[in-house]
Amino acid sequence: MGRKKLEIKRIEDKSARQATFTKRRNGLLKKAKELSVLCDVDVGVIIFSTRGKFYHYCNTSRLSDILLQHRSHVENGDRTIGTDHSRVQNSKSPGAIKCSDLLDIVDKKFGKTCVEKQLSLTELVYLEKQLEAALMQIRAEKVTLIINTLAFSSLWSIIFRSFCAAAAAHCHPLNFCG
Amino acid sequence: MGRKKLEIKRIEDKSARQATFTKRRNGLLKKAKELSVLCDVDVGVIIFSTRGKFYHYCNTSRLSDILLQHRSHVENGDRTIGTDHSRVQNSKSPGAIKCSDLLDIVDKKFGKTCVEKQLSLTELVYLEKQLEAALMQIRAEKVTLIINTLAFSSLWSIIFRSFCAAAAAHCHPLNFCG
DNA sequence: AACTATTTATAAGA
DNA sequence: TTCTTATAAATAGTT
Repeated sequence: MGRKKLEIKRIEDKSARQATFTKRRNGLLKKAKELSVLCDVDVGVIIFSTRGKFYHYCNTSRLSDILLQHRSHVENGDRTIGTDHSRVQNSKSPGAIKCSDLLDIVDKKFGKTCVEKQLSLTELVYLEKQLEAALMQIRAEKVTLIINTLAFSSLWSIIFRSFCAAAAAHCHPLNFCG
Repeated sequence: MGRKKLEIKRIEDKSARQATFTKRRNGLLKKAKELSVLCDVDVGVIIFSTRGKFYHYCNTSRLSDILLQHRSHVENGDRTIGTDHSRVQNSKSPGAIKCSDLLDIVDKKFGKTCVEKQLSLTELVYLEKQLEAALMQIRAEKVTLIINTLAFSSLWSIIFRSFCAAAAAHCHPLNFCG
């Protein structure tokens, strides 16, 4: 769907790959949403970029509520867990630095000019703070991944329960579900 | 993308909804696969139809080595963790069921004949074992995600150390690395 | 971040 | 249902 037909294999050019990733990621998430709305079905999409950034769509609000709630919980150092998740998502607090932002900074500082360029004390302290913030975000993301995986394993328990329900019609349920 | 512009809201006509579901489901899974190949990222898609039928796509090949190693580690009650992962990968041991295999079985049992078909005790016990194996796999995957995330956070410590090394050339290192 | 030539997906119809 | 086709939508390469 573009100027030329694109062969479906890894795009070797880094910037082209990044551009395509952004476009197609948005496209995939949009299509997931449309499918769930049009056909009234449950859809979940998860995408991990190579930098470890995590994108997802999930139309079962329960799961995303838990995810967002937990993330804000970690970011704010506990206590007030509000229900207004959009506010948390859009906040521009100093601690809410994105990994991608940080990586851009690292790229700029340690890109091709790594050897020549000297860092000032101010720059170092600034970067140190950003690294600390990033570490917090990484830890929060780790917890998110764990929660996500637990949610997936509870998906299996849903399937398992449906087996049990089917079995209950013909066999003693305790044999399978007890 | 059709004869008319379609408003994104639940399609009320049942057969039209089913037709759209089939087309868009295939489209979404195709696009997920393309994204993962073109951009070399990990993508997962899960879809539950209203009938409870389950469709999915997931490219976890990069993690499969670690997963299989971990699983064999758990299965064999520890000790010899070989480095020949390909051997483990190709083994046909009873516990080495793939998620996709299991899902095929689930599809066959609970597809369109969900209501009519009765499951025998033997079938149920067999499926129960397979579900247990799948649960083990899911748990192993959880551990992998944790490991993966920890690896990512130690990546930051490497970056941080490289900052320190750069700083050491001009400033007292203890100010930044102590 | 926008643009636009093309390809791709798909809504409706056969 | 499966195939066809007109049209909408996505997006590759470009700026």
